[in-house]
Parts: sequence; structure tokens; C-alpha cells
Amino acid sequence: MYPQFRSPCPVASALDLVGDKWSLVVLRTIFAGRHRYNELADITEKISTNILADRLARLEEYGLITKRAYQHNPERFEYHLTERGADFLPVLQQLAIWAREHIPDRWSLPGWFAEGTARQFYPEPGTEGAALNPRAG
Amino acid sequence: MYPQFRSPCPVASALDLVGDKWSLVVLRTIFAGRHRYNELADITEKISTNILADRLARLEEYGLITKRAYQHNPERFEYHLTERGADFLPVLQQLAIWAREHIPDRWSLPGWFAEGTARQFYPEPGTEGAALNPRAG
DNA sequence: CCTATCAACTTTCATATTGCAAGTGACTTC
DNA sequence: GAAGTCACTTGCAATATGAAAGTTGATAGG
Repeated sequence: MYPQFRSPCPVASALDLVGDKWSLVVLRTIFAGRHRYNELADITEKISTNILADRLARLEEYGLITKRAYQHNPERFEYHLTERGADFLPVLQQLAIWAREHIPDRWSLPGWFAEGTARQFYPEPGTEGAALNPRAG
Repeated sequence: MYPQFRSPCPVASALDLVGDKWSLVVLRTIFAGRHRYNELADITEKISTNILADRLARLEEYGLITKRAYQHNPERFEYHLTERGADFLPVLQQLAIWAREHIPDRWSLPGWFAEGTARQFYPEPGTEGAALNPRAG
């Protein structure tokens, strides 16, 4: 499930999972309510599809997201955050706060992101968590 | 000073600066009180020296650290956090909290890291901020 | 039927980044 | 003056990333 870690340092280990150019951008996009492959591919940052497919597979392997079919014939999939993935929200929030403070002309942070909590993005197993989607209203 | 950004998204932009395998590990090491090249090279994660030199140059270019001589003949340098770099502490703290919760057998977080504030790691210009070094006691 | 389209990838190949090892130059110590 | 230390730099192989085109399974239209 996990790769070989460089060391037992928590910071280095987290980066062994998501410390590349695209993983956290993909995660951000899922937080933003985009769950299907084409929605994840069609972002302003222009990720190429081989990279997207690879990152989705890795994030799933590391337990940050789940892949589940939402229809059959043909099978189509949606990618959702696990609890483990939703718990990444504070990391993204702090990254965004840093960037807003120190890089000029960045987008402002939407309320659902700035004030959101991890729990809001992780539908409890067996419930209709999607009804509580904080990006909907 | 800054590279070309993929988009104005704060998360993506922050990753354009430090979204690689080593930048945040180098920053972590400086937070831990190691300021000289050989101290930064001699870490458990085994960074190679060309990568270290390149990351130090980039972190300096992006204004996260400063390089200053602490002696002449031969000239030797120390790398210190700027305010901008010290402000990365919450990002590292959240990354570490995530890793401690979700990856087994990681190092526990030292108090100076877990309870530290950015201000403690950025010596005010013209003062002896090093006297307040939170890792000293 | 035949062509077209869409979704979700996969493949190919060129370019960029990373990693290892060895080398360099200024100075210090034996 | 030979050897060692420090702070890099260079060369080159291995790995990762990026752009574009191809593939597969299905529905839709003429």
C-alpha cells in the first residue's frame, strides 16, 4: 500500500506520498467537487492524461481516494476522498494561506475551502454524505 | 524571482515553488536548526549534493531563505529562513500531523516543532534572534 | 451498416528532472 | 608539501514528466 520511505520523518514520509508536482493539485480538484475523469482532466493547469491516470492510481493505492463505478455498460467511475484524503484539507489550507500572503495576484479562497473541515468532505460509509456537500449551496 | 505559474490557484502556485521531492525536506532541516551546507547534506534521507545546491539556490531565489557568509578566507555560508520561509511552518506542521495520524511508525514531533510559531524561527533584522532559538534548550 | 462521438484511459516518444559518483578550488592542518 | 576539509560543480545514467495520438466500449445519427 505504501512505498518505501526515505526515513521515518513525518514530513519526508508525507512527501514520499504526495511530494510531486501534481498529486496535491488533483486532490485540490476533488475537494472542489470534481469527481469524474474528464472533470479532473479539464483544469486550468493543463495536466496530461497519462499523469492524471497515474496520480489517481497512486492516490487510490495510498488510500487517499476511492474509485467507484457510478454506472455500467459502459462502466464509468467517480473518484472520492477517503477519510485519510479528506484529512489533507488542513495541509492544502495552509499552503493556500501561505501563497495568498506571499505571492501576488493569486485567487482568493472560497468559503467552503477556507472554512471547511475535513469531515465535511468525507461521506460517512453507508450514509448520503453527498447531501451535505459544502460546495453545493 | 518567481517562476512561471501554472495558474493563479494558490495551492498550485505554492507547489510551483516547493512541489518537488526535496524542497520541503531542506526547509524542514533548516527549521531544525541546521544552517550549514554540510549539516544540510548530512541527513538521514541522503540527498545528493547537486540537488541540495540547486534547492538552496531556488529557495533563496524564491525568497524563502537567505545565504550569508559567517566567515571569510575561506568564505563559508549559512542558510537562514526569511519571514517568508518561516511562514511555511504551519504547512510543515499540518503535513507532519497528517503523517503521524495516517502512516504507522513515524517519528513523534518534537515540542519546538509541534508548538512552534513562525515568528520564533525568523530573527528580526538587526536583532539577535538566534538567542531565542527554540531548539536550543 | 457506417461514421461520429464520448468517456476513460494507454501508448509512444521526446524532454526534463533526479541520482550517483567523481572532480575542483580555496584554504588548513600535519 | 602532502593530505584533508568544505562547499560546491560536472558528467552521465536512470527515472519522471509532457504532448499527442491511439485504444476500447458504448450510444447516436444518417
